[in-house]
Amino acid sequence: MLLTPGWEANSNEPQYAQLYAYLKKEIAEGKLPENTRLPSVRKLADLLGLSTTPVEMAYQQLLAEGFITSRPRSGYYVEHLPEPEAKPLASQSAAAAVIERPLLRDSRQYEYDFHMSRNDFSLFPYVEWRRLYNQTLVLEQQDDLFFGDPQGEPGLRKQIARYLHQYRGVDCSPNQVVVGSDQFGMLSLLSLILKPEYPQIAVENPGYLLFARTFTHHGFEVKPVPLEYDGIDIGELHRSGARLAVVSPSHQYPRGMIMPISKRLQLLDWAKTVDGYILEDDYDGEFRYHGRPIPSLQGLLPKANVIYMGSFAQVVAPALCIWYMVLPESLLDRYYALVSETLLEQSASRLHQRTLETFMEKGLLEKHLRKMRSLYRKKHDESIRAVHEHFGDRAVLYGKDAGFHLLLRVDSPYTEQEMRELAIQAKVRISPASFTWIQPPAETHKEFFLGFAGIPLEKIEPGIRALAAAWLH
Amino acid sequence: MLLTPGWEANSNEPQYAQLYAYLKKEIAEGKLPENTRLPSVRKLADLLGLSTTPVEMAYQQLLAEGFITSRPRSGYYVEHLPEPEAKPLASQSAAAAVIERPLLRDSRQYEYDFHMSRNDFSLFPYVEWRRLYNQTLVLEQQDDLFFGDPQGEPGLRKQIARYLHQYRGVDCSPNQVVVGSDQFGMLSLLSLILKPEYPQIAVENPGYLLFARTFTHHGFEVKPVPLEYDGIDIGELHRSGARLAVVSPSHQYPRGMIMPISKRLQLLDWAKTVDGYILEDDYDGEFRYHGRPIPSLQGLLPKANVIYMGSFAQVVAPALCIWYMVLPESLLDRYYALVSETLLEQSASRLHQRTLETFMEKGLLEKHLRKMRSLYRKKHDESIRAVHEHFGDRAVLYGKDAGFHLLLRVDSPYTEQEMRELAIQAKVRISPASFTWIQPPAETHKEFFLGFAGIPLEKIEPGIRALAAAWLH
DNA sequence: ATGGATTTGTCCGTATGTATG
DNA sequence: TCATACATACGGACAAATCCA
Repeated sequence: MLLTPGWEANSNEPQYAQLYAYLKKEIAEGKLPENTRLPSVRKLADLLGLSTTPVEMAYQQLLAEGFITSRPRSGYYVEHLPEPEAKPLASQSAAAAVIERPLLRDSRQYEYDFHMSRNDFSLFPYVEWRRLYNQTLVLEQQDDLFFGDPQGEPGLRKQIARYLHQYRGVDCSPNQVVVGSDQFGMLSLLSLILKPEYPQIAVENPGYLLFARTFTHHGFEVKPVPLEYDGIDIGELHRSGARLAVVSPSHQYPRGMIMPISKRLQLLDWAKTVDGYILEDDYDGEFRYHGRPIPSLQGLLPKANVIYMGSFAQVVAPALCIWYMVLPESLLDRYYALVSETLLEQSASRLHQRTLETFMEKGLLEKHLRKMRSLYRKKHDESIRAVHEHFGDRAVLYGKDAGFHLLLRVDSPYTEQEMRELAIQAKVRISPASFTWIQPPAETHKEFFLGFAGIPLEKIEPGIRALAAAWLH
Repeated sequence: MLLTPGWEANSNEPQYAQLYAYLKKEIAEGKLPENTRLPSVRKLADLLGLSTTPVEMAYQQLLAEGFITSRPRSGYYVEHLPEPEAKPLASQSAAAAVIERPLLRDSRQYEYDFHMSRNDFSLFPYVEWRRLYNQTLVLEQQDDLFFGDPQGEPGLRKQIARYLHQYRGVDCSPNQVVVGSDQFGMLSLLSLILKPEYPQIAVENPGYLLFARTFTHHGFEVKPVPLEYDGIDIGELHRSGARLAVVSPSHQYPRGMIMPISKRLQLLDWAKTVDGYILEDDYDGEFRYHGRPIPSLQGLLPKANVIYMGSFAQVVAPALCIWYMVLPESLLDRYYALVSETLLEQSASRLHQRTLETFMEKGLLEKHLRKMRSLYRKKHDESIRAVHEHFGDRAVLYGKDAGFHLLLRVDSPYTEQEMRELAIQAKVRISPASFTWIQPPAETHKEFFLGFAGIPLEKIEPGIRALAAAWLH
């Protein structure tokens, strides 16, 4: 059996490995049937002109994987394999059939990119961040390479609590802050905590689809609640029967309205009444361009039934993958129970957490935030100016003075689909807002997201001019 | 009303902010009731000895937050606030009641730390990693700061596919590889994909509790299936009725057995028969100390119904937070559907992904892995030697030759609880294995995890000597 | 049936070429 | 450049199983 030529030739592979592979194949293909006794180590070594070691190593490996058994001082015997000939073992070099993944990101080349959630990284503090990261990753602090606090680094949570208090009026202690790497993960956590007691959740319609979709997938019954001019319809919210609600009070997505204080109090009152919770989505709360930031809903009343959620994606960079939420004290017990039951580990890199902590501690975040706000304000103002100049009274803008996009309602003779194609022809990247409806109304307007954060300042005016030329007639 | 003294004194706060805060407080406390007309901008500015600008800014801010409304050419009027006196607004400096979190990590000081899943970072390639990270984070590659591919960076996925093929015998293309930041997140993803069709899941008993617990929380019915001497009981698996199973074939957790090839084939056959999936947990597959690594179950047969899961936590460091799984092609459609429906973003830092990609590309991972394997082998061998020396025939070791821990079964006159306390008194950190039972059997042995990876080599022998002295009599 | 010779798995010390630092 | 470490391969030693006169 073993004198098959050719297996000794390629000498870059060690002998024992070649012998192992050969025997494995013979057994798998049934050429060496069950209970066959293999030649003894010495015999085979002699036969092959080798020492016993490589033969022994090959046998040991087959033994570890269960192809053969050893009866000491008797011999090695082939094990029983179920249905050997029906199932050839996979060749190591089998070429996997290539399945093409669907196109998830639009990678076409545009001259003017008004995509709604792009960032401008020209002002990113590269030097400082590299320096702080390098200071974090040193031999003397080996522990930072290990698993950290599942809730997030204590020092970072302290900084976040301080920052949120100062910039967003959030009222919390560091042990209410939970750090994570992404929104999906945090929502999964929340789902596991809340689902048993709160199987329904109300969302704004129109609103950020991620919430509706993610909670649906987690088994919640999602109740779309219509917006009024000043935010979610509290009456409808009561009638929905839900005891959970996701809202974006500081700058509603997508329509950009600020929820007035009276409605905020009604909303908090609703949560108390139904003994439920509000999930406050504060994705762009720091970015308000005229006047001070709108303080968060969370800090409006003490012990409010609010879960506050935010991230450093916009303030620093998405690639850090650091998100946070602030849990009300009434949910902490359930959170800790989940952590210990599921052996949950922190998902945001400890190195980045520690780097960010120092970054904040040294006041660099405030400094960077000021620069970014100023840059985005310029782009915001220029966008509005350019729309007025080129669209005149053929367009209305919603959601001004904050965030990273404007909502542009256009009076155009074309359909939305036609407008999309015309924009592409004009090399302008811009998304319609129609997809933000969970339940579309009978009549929709032609509305588009004009994202101004990612596009260079000097391209705003020509981009909008190109859009107006394409759409108006 | 406005001549309240004291509000002008502290001049580090801008005037408009002071005015805004003062008016907000007055309104919230009901001292300025609904529909009260505020003084006009000019009047108030005169009264306070200010220009109109700060007054107007304060009014604009109150307006934006909905405390007041503007009637053009008439004046600003206080809005209706529900139940004002019943709910005082939260003081900005309210001291939140401090809820103590439960002690999740044992932080006592031990002389000998045999905790099962610690790492040794003395050989971490600090210099190389810093260098590669710094090369990744540069102005010229701004895009790396933005959101990346939700599935993981294509370059990294390519490297992972290559690496898994070479080191673990995994047979896949890069588009079957899904990157994530943590195990919980990946399991959440899988749960959403699989739960509708596969509401039950079988787990090894004893086994890694994380799986049982996490899937239970995600609404699965978890079926514990007993182990045989060579791995999960296939007959019981059939009888469980489940069509999903989590197994660790290369090095079972916690008992360390290697699933032999015949059982592997039976297991794959089971998956085909019930048209289900095996989740292969390969948490330490790279670390085999004598002989070659055991190839993965995933690559044993072409197109096997196996989801393979691994991470860089052990090979590089947990703090990177980079995990991966390899999906069978039959699940790719469902995965992509979920990604686009829930607007899923990648949770592992793009900067770390890119750094790791280069790290692998340059062959540094292989190099580092060799070093780590060698280091851990020394500790592994020394642990076995020391146990033989100090325990003699009073202890048996399971799960040798691989991974990061040994299972130590001790013949001791003490109960498990007494042994735990004796270990602590001897300044030894060691965990019992009893908690790995999902359903504990009638009779359990006194078994402990002897984690050897994290403890310094020279502390192994004295640590085990101390243990033997404490436990034996 | 038996005792000695042989065969066998297993263990161990050593040598060599290559890669590493 | 040189010293070291490592994977691989070699040959021998031991004791138990097997075989045979």
